[in-house]
Amino acid sequence: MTDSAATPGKAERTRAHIFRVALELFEHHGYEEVTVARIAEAAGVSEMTVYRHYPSKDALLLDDPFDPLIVAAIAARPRQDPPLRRAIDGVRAAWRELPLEHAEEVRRRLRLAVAPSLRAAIDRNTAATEAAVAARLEADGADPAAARVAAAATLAALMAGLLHWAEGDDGALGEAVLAALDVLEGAA
Amino acid sequence: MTDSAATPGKAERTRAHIFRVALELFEHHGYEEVTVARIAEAAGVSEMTVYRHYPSKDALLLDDPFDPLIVAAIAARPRQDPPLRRAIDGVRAAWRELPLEHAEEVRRRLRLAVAPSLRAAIDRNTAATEAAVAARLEADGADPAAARVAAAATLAALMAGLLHWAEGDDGALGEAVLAALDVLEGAA
DNA sequence: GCCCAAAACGTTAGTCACTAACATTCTGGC
DNA sequence: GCCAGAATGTTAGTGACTAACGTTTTGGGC
Repeated sequence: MTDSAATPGKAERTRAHIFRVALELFEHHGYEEVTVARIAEAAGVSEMTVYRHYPSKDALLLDDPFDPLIVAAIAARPRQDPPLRRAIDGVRAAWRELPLEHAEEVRRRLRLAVAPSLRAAIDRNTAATEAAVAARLEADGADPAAARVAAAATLAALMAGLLHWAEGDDGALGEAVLAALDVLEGAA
Repeated sequence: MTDSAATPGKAERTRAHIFRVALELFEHHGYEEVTVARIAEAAGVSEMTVYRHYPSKDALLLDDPFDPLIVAAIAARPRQDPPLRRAIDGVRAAWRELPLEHAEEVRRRLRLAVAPSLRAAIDRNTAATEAAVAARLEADGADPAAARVAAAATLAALMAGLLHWAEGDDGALGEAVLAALDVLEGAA
């Protein structure tokens, strides 16, 4: 073998390469203008191969590794707290622990994601996290309906905060997220 | 003229006809299995005409006439209330005034809409309402970021309540919605 | 009833995301 | 160098959606 045990392997390398090429094309020409065929060509790969690594064009932009962190942070909150409280506090905690270099990648993607045509894709992506959060809350004894509502409302607030930040031109990303969660808490 | 002033006119009749035909096909065969070409054929109309009346296949299921009601109800809430409070109370008021025959149509559509493949379409549809609600709140003096978060969280809670109800098999739809809003209020 | 502009509709030809089936090349351990 | 299996390519297709342009239909004025 030419690689150590930690070496990515060809598939993983191809996947990462396609991702980098796609993100760059998106940033230069806009998401809509870049066809999958063009991504494939720029990556020196067939269109089919793109689809083998990413289930859809959206996934190239929204392949989000941070969702598990959120679920874990929520799970770490006191079980006796009501579901919405756990969700809010959990997201807050997860955000505080986000490494700065990851924040920069969030920034790049969000700038692209504000395109209205991507809104649905973002939400579909969020739906998976939402289901995971709701399942966690429910497993800890929360009422199923309340768990789903709490998960949906909290993640919606988070996304709204992120997107609003991305549409503006300045301000700290972290503060935007925390402010969004504060709004949610003002509901009583 | 052959119609009185209140008569729909041809375009409106065609639009309504396509809608009824489509909904019936969806209920019989499932959303995925029904192509737009098939809808057009069953409605005795060209595929192009379907697209002239509905911007997308999704819209045939999610063309929601209730969104303006929600916006209006929120606008009617006291302006001095914080945005999230206005949004919650507005949705609650709008729901209480929903005529029962409309509730039945909501029921039919939601049964279809629980299909995972439609989740993205639902969210895209919600996004339009969300923007309208946020614009309204902002126009009445709310902080832009807070307005967006309040709109997003409230509508997400509403949709979560509706979907959770639709996945179950019984229970009053109205109560499910009101319960969802109650969860949101428990955040303080 | 007739006329006519505008609205509504149809036809055609295309783009693009995405999928299935099958052939081909390449990788990595022996 | 060999070879099984992974990775990739090719081809051919489906279906949502759009643009351009021609045809029919509608409905108000005469």
